[in-house]
Amino acid sequence: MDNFQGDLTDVVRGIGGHMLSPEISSSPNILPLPQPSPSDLHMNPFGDPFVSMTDPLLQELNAVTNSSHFSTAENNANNNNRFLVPKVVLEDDQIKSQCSIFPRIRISHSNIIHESSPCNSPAMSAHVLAAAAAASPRGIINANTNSPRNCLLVDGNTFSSQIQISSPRNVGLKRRKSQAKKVVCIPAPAAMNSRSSGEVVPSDLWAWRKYGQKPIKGSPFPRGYYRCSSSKGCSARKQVERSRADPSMLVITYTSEHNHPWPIQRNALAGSTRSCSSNPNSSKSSTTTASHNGPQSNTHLPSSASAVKNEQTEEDMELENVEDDNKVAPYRPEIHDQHQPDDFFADLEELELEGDSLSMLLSQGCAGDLNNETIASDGISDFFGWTAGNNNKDDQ
DNA sequence: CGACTTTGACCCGCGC
DNA sequence: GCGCGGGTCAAAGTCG
Repeated sequence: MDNFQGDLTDVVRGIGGHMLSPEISSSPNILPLPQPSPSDLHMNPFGDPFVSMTDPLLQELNAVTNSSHFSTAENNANNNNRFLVPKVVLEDDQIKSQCSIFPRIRISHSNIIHESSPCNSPAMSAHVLAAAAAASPRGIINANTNSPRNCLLVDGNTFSSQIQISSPRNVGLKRRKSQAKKVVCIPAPAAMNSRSSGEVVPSDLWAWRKYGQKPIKGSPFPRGYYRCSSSKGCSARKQVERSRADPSMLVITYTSEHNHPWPIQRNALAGSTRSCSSNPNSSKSSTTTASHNGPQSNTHLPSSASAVKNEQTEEDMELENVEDDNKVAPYRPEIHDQHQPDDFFADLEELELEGDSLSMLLSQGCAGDLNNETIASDGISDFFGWTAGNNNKDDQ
């Protein structure tokens, strides 16, 4: 059995001790999760992964679930959109948690997390949302923002709106049935991220290497197959495809577990430097890894506000002038990876101010029905670090 | 040179 | 057992 590391499965695991109900724990699709230790829950997200194997996202989520700013809410089972009350509700397992960082997260009885108010930590909130969604017994997270200010902008990308994560049990995947899977549906910034194949490839903190692509019956969009390249022996995989129901949505399916610690430094990841050529439209440029793993990259979250803002300005301009040409809001390792979370948050706030217009442009409603099986997230796309096509656009 | 993407072929699970 | 469709492999080519 693989070591539990990373991705949404990690999220589940990390939260598992707090959130997973017996029902979930016993699910054949979800591996039993060890109870996280207190140190795991509170360590620096970028602390020594060997000290704590907990995924930073999980830690954030754990922080959320333990924060005093949240309290159990009632009557939320049917709310699909906004919750103005800064509380987190985990009804299925009667978990009452609080978070000072993500005062708007809510997990409903149906396992839907709603986000409706400005968050001090956009990026991390998205992390948390995703994590929470993954951890949610039925795996649904829905984070909505109805205000431009709620559009979280990170590194030129919108980080807002809706997140839905489905649990493995709802996934239609039949093969490799013994594998735990998590499905995430996020808005695909097609105009920004489309590759030559039309595929949009989000990235996360792990390094991923594409090993295949297949046309999927019934869908005009191909499915890309990625495996973790952070460690040779890692069995973690993910599939990326556009939703056939809503091409603007990107469906990411995470499979298996990382068997290695959460990468501290991006440049330590295998093969992460393949980034786009000077031509942002280059079909060769790509993906998840590349975006994070520039030569200078470290793994830390973004915090260089000025740099980000500059980038955003460029992005904004480009967005206005270019559509559907493989443009991608680049993940900028030099920006994302150099700073401490605190700085990151502060910078993000600045970022938000400057990024409102872009956020408006980029934010997409995922309001469409996702059958409670997928995750819709504007913001998470940023979190995952959209990279396809132009992750190194700044190289131009 | 190493790591990446692309892509056709092969493998495997499932339904008929 | 066969066919379909999804998932993986691996060679070839690209890029920094």
